[in-house]
Amino acid sequence: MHSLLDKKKCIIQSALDLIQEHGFHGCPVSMVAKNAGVAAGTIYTYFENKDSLIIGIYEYVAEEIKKYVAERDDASLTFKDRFYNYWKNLTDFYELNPSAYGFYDQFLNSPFNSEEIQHKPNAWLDFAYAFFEEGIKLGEIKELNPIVLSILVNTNVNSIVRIKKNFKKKLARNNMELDEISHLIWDGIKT
Amino acid sequence: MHSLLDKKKCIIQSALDLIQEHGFHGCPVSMVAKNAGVAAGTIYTYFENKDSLIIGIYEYVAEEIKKYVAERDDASLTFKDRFYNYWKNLTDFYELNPSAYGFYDQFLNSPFNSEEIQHKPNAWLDFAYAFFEEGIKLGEIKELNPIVLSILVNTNVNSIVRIKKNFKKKLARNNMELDEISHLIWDGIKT
DNA sequence: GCTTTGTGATTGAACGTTCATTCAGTCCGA
DNA sequence: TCGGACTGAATGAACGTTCAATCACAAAGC
Repeated sequence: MHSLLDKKKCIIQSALDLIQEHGFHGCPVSMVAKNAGVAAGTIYTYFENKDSLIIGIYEYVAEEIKKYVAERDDASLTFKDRFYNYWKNLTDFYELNPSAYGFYDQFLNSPFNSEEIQHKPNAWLDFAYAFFEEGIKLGEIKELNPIVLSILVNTNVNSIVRIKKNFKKKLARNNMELDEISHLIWDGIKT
Repeated sequence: MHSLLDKKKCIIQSALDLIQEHGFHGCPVSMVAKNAGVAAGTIYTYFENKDSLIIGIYEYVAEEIKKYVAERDDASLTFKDRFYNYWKNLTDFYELNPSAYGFYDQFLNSPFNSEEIQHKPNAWLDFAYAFFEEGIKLGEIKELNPIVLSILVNTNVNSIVRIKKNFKKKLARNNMELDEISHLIWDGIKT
């Protein structure tokens, strides 16, 4: 029971690292297996095929993001503070888990992210949706569609993390500019 | 001379359509060739290999976006109007050229978009950079790094186009919400 | 306590397919 | 007649997937 879940996680983690470095197609099943310390065939005990391995990773990552952000949310704060917290936690998560970030960012814009996947319930998106819906109910943010809001905010966090990653040296001194973006978005959505 | 360029364009266009529909790896060279009405080998007259075909497409798309947006810019307007124009034109371009959009969005987050590519001069990014730099010089937008500004704005346009595409039915009545985003960003960056 | 049997995970070589790339031969315009 | 573009069958490497064999271990039987 226990080691089975461990092994599945191990396979996912191994694929995650390879995909972040080489992209979906720079990571053959054989390499994932080697990296995870199992035989190629073993992967097919846990996943039907390579595609469902990738979907599995996506669901795993979404779950991890949600856990990280949700458990650091504090409903007793003002919604403004909760928003900044959300922003910071999401950023932190990506920076602590670069391979999760690399995977997620690629996945969202890939053809794996089919309509079917998009309309499946998803731990992280559901959380984000509920979060912004609450903000609206509390009367603290504008009555925009919560789906639009969550995509908007998540996209901007993503792109800031990407900027930090790609322009590390050039922007070292003025990361402040990037933090400005969160104020910009908050000012835009608050009532 | 003439038909050579035509053929190259034709190959690029053919690959563009296939990639948008099936992703980078759902488009074998043989299929690109068939779609373009040439033999597989011919592609290697114009591109060294498949990777450089993809880089070639990227450069082509960047050039097309720049052309579209640049030739509709009007320096005699207020910078605010120019900003809204920029926003609208970029959105229009993507909607008129869904396969360019599909390709570009995938490419940006793929491992093809290496550090090397990012630091190569690029018609579209250079234009966007110069555009926002001018806004700063005119004192109409905040003194943020123009690179950050252009990535920020382009990312948000991208994600709005994606929302429109994916949630066409659900949001049909209230596309207004999406237009709100441009005001939100403008209010955030203006001085 | 020891052996047998059953179950299901694990292995990795082998298979068949797909695909990028090559190249000998052909075509065509100058 | 020459030179470069073009063709598309051939090549061979890479890869996802399968499966017969092996292993680990627990339950059953003695």
